[in-house]
Amino acid sequence: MRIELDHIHEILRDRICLLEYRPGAIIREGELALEFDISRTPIREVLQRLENAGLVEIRNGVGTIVSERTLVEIKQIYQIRLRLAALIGDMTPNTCRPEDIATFEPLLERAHAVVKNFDAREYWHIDHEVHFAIGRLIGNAPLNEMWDRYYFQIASFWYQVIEAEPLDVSRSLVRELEDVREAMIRNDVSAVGYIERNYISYGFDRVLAIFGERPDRHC
Amino acid sequence: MRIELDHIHEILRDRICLLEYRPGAIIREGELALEFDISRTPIREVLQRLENAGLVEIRNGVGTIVSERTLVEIKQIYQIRLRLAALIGDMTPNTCRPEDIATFEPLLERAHAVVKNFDAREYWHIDHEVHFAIGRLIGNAPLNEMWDRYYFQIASFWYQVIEAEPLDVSRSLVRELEDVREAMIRNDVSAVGYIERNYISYGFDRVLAIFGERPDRHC
DNA sequence: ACTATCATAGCTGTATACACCATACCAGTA
DNA sequence: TACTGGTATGGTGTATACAGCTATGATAGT
Repeated sequence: MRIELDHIHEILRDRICLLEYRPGAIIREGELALEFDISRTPIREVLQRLENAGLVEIRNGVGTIVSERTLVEIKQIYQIRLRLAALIGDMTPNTCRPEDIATFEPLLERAHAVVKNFDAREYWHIDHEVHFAIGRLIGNAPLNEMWDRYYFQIASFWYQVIEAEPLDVSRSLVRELEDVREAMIRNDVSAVGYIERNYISYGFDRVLAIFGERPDRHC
Repeated sequence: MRIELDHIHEILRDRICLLEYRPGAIIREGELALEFDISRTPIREVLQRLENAGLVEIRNGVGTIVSERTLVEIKQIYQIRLRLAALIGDMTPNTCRPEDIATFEPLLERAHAVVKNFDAREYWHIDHEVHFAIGRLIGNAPLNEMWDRYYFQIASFWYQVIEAEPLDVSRSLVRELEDVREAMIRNDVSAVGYIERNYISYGFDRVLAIFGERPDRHC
């Protein structure tokens, strides 16, 4: 069964996010070519895209290595994400259409289910969809690109936090969904941006608490 | 004579910036392979990188097409660049080392020469070096990436302005260099960021005056 | 005269063989 | 024993043949 390149890209990206490929792990082109029943050439194209996205590093004669990030780099990405979120409302936002808002109902139900019965993978998929739903509100194309880029760069790191504190994190997701939905109903995209800013800040604190020294005030 | 891929990437990028490849023009892999005495495979890798950078679009069965941007897209990029510039000082800036400052002296001389004897290509190279010199002050890696990305996405558009109003633009470059140098001597990276913001704003106005409707107040 | 269809040329996309590079292991030596 | 150098192995990088896609122009039908 042949699948197209974009799909393979998504699959590998999610594997990195979900820590199926751990930072430092080596991915071999040949193995992937075998797995997806395709030659190495298109596999290489996908891996190069992942490299441009900052998720892996291709090393001649060695293989494709999943990026490892220092705490300093993680901090820098968080700091940028905080700023980007605050810009969402300013940069010619799209209006919140009813179908945009409607996507939140099922997500909220699923998030509640995750609180009761924690499932990291399910949490993850909900988080993805929230991310993309908010991306649809961003009318400024470059801002949207960056919003995506740094979300995925930080994803695998955040996933470790999920596993460490599942209950807190999933409760927080429910609140985030409720807050965002409410703001969207009022068609207040700026509010959505600031809500996101605050939840990113929350995530930043969590990361620092687990991996960093002291959770001093950032930004 | 073989040259490495990064170099080919730079060459093609500059050709796009300098309008040697005009927006909408078609680049053929085979021709480039012939020109650089290399097979199509590595050429394809370079073109894919340019596509990820948003400078070209690869279309199956047709070729690689230099991106054409609408005025709306150009505006969006300028709006983002304005915001990014303002962030330079906030995001853990590097200190201005003497050798950083020293790079400005020869640039200033060259800029003065361009005012007297206009040369679009020379203007362009100076602008490049100023851009990278400022990038070296940005301590935040993601911010630096975006700083680069959107500089190049807008470059070919800006080049048209250079050709339209060479004297004004090159005088402005001299002032920009003087202002930035002064701020760097004071080790005030925030000031450098805001100076850049203002010159980007100046460029934005120029673009709107030539291509847009009315130069209304942005941001 | 105009339209729709099809053949064709020329491009990109893919498969594959081979060259090159990095690493680990092992033998030889001080 | 510690260290150096050669070599085997297994990976990525490149060249190339071929498959598949797209735009174009010729041609036949209306």
